[in-house]
Amino acid sequence: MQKINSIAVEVPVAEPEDNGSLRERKHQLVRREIEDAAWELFLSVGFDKATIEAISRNAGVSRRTFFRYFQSKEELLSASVRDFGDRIAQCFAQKPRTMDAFQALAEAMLAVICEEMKDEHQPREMLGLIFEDPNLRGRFLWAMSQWVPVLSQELARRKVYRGDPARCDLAAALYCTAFDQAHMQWFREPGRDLETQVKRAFRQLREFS
Amino acid sequence: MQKINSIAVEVPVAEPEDNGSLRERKHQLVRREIEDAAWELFLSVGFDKATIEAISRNAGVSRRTFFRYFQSKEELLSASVRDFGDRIAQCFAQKPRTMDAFQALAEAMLAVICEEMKDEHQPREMLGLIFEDPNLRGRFLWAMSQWVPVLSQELARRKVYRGDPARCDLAAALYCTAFDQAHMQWFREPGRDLETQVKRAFRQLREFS
DNA sequence: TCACAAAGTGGCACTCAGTGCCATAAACTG
DNA sequence: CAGTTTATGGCACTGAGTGCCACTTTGTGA
Repeated sequence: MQKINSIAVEVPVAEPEDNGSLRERKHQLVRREIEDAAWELFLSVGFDKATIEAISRNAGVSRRTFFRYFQSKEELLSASVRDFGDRIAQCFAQKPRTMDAFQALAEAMLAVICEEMKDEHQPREMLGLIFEDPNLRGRFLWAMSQWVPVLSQELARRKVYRGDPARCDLAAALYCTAFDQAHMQWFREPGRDLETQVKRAFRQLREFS
Repeated sequence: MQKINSIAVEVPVAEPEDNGSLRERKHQLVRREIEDAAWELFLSVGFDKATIEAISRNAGVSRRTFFRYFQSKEELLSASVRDFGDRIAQCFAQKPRTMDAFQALAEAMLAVICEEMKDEHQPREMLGLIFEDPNLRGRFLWAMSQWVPVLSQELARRKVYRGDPARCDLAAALYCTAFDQAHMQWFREPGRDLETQVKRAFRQLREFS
């Protein structure tokens, strides 16, 4: 028989992230361990066949512990996308205020892409995984849609459209869409590199209509 | 012990849809029955608490049969969104070829919205449900992203950008984004009506940059 | 009209996702 | 070092999703 004594939902998204205590470092370590184990399995056997059981085993933790770090396999994905968006936002905010705001946004997105490309796992394979599965693609789009408010805020801070929040939201969303479409083009055509595709998309956005 | 004799995955998306046979009519009837039962439950108890068990019972079919019509609860949602996109595409294709292509696209989207607003279930409540849950929102965004190729094709057919498919894809995606953003604004601000918001978003898109 | 084929339905069993609960282990505090 | 706090693992349970099979309904041809 199952007893329910609390209504509050488990929200592992709330990261400690405060100080650099042993506990905190361990937490980050385990989290990274799980992430790595997961992506390794995703890329080798596919998303669906990578059971949480197997991911946990590979990461050296119990199945139960997995869920203390991530709500689901999908959340693993959106966590990566969220990080990506955070980096873009940070880079954007650091651009000089004298620069054209859209130029700054575009450069921020490009900078983080280029950084990512030379750095980590096989980005193209990860992207392929995402584009295939509706669930994953949906999570990806959702996570990217979460960038909108924060990017919009920075646009407003730079007095774009006199700080009209709704219009800044739209502009931020349009840039995200161009960004995403460029990724799609790049995935479909392995020829040109991602940077070129993104630049083209941004140019076409600015020349729109 | 479970035995697997076939590799092919179950794909209930493949609708018969051919003739008006008894079988076919019955199929559509049951499908609609399930859809209605599902939305009724979604709106009353929420998406998560509406178990497939309960939906099936309300629709008068077995749990197993539910999965012969829909892959999941989420798919129920994307089916609605897909229908919506189909209607937009159809309406778009019927606009005179002499008309400005983007004008035609905008009018098609507006027409289908207006049709929907006066017609069916509580669209605003449904939208609210979708905007709350990341899973649902993701499915929604995915389903909407599926509009892009078909709308892009119609743009290309109308010789927009000399039929450059990549650029037409981007343009279609931008219109979808404006469409979505307008819905979000509308959901956040119950004041103005949806049509106004969508028109505003389209105007701002065309005046972009 | 009737027998046979084709397709739909329900029930059962099974795997996997996700979560509450509790006992235990590890890290922090004074 | 003792006591508190937090992380972990294990267990049990609900719900999603699917293969399989028996049974029913619909379609078809003689």
